[in-house]
Amino acid sequence: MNLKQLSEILGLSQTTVSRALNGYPEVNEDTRLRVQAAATKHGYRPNSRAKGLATGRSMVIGHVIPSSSQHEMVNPIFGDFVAGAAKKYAEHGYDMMFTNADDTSIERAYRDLFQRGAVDGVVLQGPKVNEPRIGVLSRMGVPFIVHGRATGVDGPYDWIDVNNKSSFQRATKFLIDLGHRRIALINGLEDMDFAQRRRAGYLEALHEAGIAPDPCLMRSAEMTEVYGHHEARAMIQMDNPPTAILISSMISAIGVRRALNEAGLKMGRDVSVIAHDDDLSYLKNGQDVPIYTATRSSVRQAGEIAAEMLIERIKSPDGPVQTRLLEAELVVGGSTGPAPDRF
Amino acid sequence: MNLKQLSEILGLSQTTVSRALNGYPEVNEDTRLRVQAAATKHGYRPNSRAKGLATGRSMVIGHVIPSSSQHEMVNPIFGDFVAGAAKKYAEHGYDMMFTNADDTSIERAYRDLFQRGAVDGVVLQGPKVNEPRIGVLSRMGVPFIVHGRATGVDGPYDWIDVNNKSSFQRATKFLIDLGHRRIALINGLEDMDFAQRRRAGYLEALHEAGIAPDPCLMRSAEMTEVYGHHEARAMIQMDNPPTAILISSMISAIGVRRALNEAGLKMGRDVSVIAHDDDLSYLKNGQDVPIYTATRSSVRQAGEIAAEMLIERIKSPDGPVQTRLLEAELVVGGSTGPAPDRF
DNA sequence: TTGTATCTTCAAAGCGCTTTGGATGACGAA
DNA sequence: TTCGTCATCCAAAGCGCTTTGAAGATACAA
Repeated sequence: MNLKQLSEILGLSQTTVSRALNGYPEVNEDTRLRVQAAATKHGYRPNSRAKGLATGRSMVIGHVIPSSSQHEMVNPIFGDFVAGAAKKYAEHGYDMMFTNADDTSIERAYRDLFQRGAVDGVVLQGPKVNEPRIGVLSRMGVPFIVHGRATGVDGPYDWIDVNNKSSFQRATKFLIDLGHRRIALINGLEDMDFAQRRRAGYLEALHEAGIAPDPCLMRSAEMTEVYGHHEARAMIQMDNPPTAILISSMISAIGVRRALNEAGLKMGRDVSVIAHDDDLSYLKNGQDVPIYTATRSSVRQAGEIAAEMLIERIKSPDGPVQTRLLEAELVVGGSTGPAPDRF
Repeated sequence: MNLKQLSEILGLSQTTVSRALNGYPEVNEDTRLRVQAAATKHGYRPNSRAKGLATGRSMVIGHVIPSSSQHEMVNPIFGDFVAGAAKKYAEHGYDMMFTNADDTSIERAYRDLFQRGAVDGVVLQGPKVNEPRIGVLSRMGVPFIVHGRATGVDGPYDWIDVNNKSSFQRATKFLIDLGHRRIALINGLEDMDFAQRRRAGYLEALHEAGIAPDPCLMRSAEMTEVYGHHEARAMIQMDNPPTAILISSMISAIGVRRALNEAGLKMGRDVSVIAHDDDLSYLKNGQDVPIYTATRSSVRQAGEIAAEMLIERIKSPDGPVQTRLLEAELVVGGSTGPAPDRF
């Protein structure tokens, strides 16, 4: 059923039917009701490609999934972020499109998506330090929003981010106040902007307390469970092991706990642990009592906000730059305690 | 840059340029090269909406993300499945579109997606027992593939699934052979088809061994970490606790381990545990030595296969029904051992 | 009665592409 | 010379929608 058929059934022109359905004022209310009834009855859905061609808008927002050859993995926060965004997209009548691209062709994938007219705007996830994609998108004139920020990229762009630095600074200070001096950082890949910021916060807190950072206590990699386990086990076996560990992800924190358990150490007593908690729906940090002391910030909520900001940008391409800095909450759970006296 | 402009630059007709770019034979090779060079130089990308309108195909495949009001969660396997599918879509020139729909409007969302001409086919994830969407899609004539199957739905349809029954039967038998008699099942929501099948496999193995199933040992809910923890803790405290636990998800298995640790029990010695492992990239079951004894089947690979099967279906809508049953591998790790003598 | 304003509807152009059905010219065969 | 055959290329129609510009109908004022 297309517009032409529907208008023939109704004995009206396509113009009138189209206007009736799209809420234009210059159509009689009786006519409008008749048209709407017929549309519902016959299950008419305007063809979105034709509509897009005619209006110049696609009502689709694009995301690019990087499929790196080195580490073929989907970030677990991906699902929650997308779910949050999708909800808002749906509310505003947008669909969401994904394209897969390998590491070498990500820029081209964004350019493609937009220049083909497939999307009205894009979301840029996981920005790296000096992220080149931001410049590319700016120059192209695509409406876009960055989930995160990119140190070293100047020029205005819309972003939403968690205050990674302050939350890790605060978490580190929390451990220092508990008497910890040897505090480890199990961080994400350090070319990722968020990881840089978290490390900066960590270092700053150490600096304020007059503690010299120990490079042996700072690790950086893709934040899997196995990685958390591996690094924690290695650190426990050091001559001068850390009494506290800061971890950039709940997933890796699970690995850390596994390593501690294997070594017969108790979290919160022998070793204190603070994790960053993205508040993933399938991986809540405990129910009533938090398992981990954690810096918490809902990535699903970030997805919702990002979606709304992007839609706003699409509506007014020349509007003021929008930025949004979310503060993570420090949730105190059972994984932290005073530093054990072992000196 | 559109086709018209490009053809004017080249001094050719739109027809010829279009044909040159799309590999039709009736165009001189020299001309084709000239056209291709100009297209690259000017960064010409055919507008996908226009192309779609003209060809009647959208080169997009649709997925629907359910956002239930009760349990607002994204299945963690979602990300990996999608990553696998996206890779194959990209190889075949397809994009992937997501629509969000709440529980009450999922059927309408699928209908919409297709009738609007937004997609050429859809993937149906997480089928329930008697899944009504399958009938809807069949009647609409959309090419689709089901990830999973639906007991109670007859009529042919394409699907790819893991042999849930046989893998859980085998895992249960493995535990029985180790001397376990009280074996618990921490399962997914039982209106989900996969959960039904897993339970069937579990029950059959018990039956074969002449063990009467105990309803107290069978739990069912959304498979979060917290759920695993909660159920395991409750079971441990029973008068006659299980000596082994079968868990439908790695995520919940983490919660189970947490509960065991809290109770001072050692996995594999005091309580044996087998989990189903979807081989998620961020949550591998250990590195060299598996953490858990597990029934393993890569959901990313399932995504890849599903994508290829769907594309095949789109190519030949009247081709034979395709089904694919993957056998899960039983990986033996450190979480299982002989039943403790406590009788 | 005529002119003007308002309401309602319509025909047709246009969005950017593919594809049908020729047109043109070159070339060799009859 | 004339015709058929290729090899190339093109004009124009059509995909299903929105939107411009206009027209018919009605009502009201002059």
